[in-house]
Amino acid sequence: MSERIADRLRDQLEQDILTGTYAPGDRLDEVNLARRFEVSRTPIREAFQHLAASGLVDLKPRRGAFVRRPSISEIIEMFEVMAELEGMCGRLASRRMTVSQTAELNEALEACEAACSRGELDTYYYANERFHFLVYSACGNGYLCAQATALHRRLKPYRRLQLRVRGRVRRSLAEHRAIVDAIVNERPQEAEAILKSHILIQGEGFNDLVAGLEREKNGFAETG
Amino acid sequence: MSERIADRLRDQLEQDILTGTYAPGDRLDEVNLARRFEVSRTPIREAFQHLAASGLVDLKPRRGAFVRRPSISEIIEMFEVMAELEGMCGRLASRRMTVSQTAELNEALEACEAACSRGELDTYYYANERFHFLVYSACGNGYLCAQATALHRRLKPYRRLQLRVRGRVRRSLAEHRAIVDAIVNERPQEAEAILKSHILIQGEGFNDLVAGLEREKNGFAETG
DNA sequence: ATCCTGCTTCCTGTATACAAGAACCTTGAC
DNA sequence: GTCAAGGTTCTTGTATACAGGAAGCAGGAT
Repeated sequence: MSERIADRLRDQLEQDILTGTYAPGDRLDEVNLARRFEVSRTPIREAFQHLAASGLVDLKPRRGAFVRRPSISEIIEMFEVMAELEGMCGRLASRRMTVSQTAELNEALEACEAACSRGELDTYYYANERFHFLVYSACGNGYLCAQATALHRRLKPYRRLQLRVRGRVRRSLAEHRAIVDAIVNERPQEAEAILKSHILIQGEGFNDLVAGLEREKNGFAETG
Repeated sequence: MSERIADRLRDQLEQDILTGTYAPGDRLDEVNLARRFEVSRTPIREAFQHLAASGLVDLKPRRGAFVRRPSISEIIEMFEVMAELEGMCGRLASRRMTVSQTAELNEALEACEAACSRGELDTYYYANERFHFLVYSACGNGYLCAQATALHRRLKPYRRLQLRVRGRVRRSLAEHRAIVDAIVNERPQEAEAILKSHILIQGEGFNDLVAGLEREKNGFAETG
């Protein structure tokens, strides 16, 4: 309850940016936000610093805070790094995973399967997220886990688009099964390779993503 | 000249922490620093936020800012990630590097060789740094380049210790030659593998690093 | 003697005040 | 009518004021 105001604001603003309440390019007005949250500008500014650190806003000196609009190529670059980190997590996890973590991973996989068979896209989305976070934390490298988790969060809004692609969920699920198989049977190279391509969404999947992004961008432009 | 005070403070404090002026575990007193820099607490606190974001200080609520003392296992974890990122940079660079970047890399390699043959450790250190930064920027992925550069900077104080190990410079140089060879002759897998192990300093080199860290830690304790 | 408790003091977190720079509007000139 | 220059207003960056929690110390109880 004694949580700092600035921390609460950071979480709230992050949420608002990721969900699109504030669109890319928008300027975040300190005074307006201070009024809206009924606090002074000080914690608002502090929250801005955090958001800038995680790359969500651009802090232009004497100009203010602007919601960042990563270019498509930037997003692709981030996915490329995400693929490498995920692959690394999988490789390490297949060597270092504990018994209880294996059980959790299987549980998460089953949750994915259940959501898929029921056709519940949102449920699948969260089960999928849990699955990946489990792989991160199973890698046995706290720093890597933190980095992977942060980047995953950063890519959240774009990752969502992937699932809208026809047949993506079913293919994603099949890959999850292969990943678990490789990890629990200690085939690190294979776990790494599958996770990498799982993220990279090569071929047509990738183009679908780009197309989705363009559509999203236009949508933003209309509302903005 | 119209640089923000907070930015200047951040750079200064970062310098002071990395060079050991403030030792790990030290508490950074807002009021003292404000007096020392002849500014108010506001920009000091802003600088703290930045330092916390880059992992240099720990911001404990209602307690203050403390210089982080990464545990040895944390440092090892960071090196493990660094190795992966460097390997990725090399792999991508071997496919994407431009002609002018190749020339620059060869130049940097020659600078390393010159420094090594003259036995100038400090010169080698900087030539080595330039070499690695060139690989990062040659990877063609701006996000990756930024992440690798940031982590490299973060590991700077520990990386320095590696070079003190007997014979490390000569071996490092040989690896550099092999890296350039693999990159310019477009053997991405090889470039990745060599760079990875180049960072990981396997075997005895690794133990030497840990020993050096322990010595450094004790040194800090004595001065503090 | 040691530990607990309450007080005091100090420091952080937040609010507010102030100064300087940027944007915008108006007005005048071409 | 358009463009530029100057001033006005608004916003950010920094300083200061204030409030609440944390650490340290003293005094009493066991």
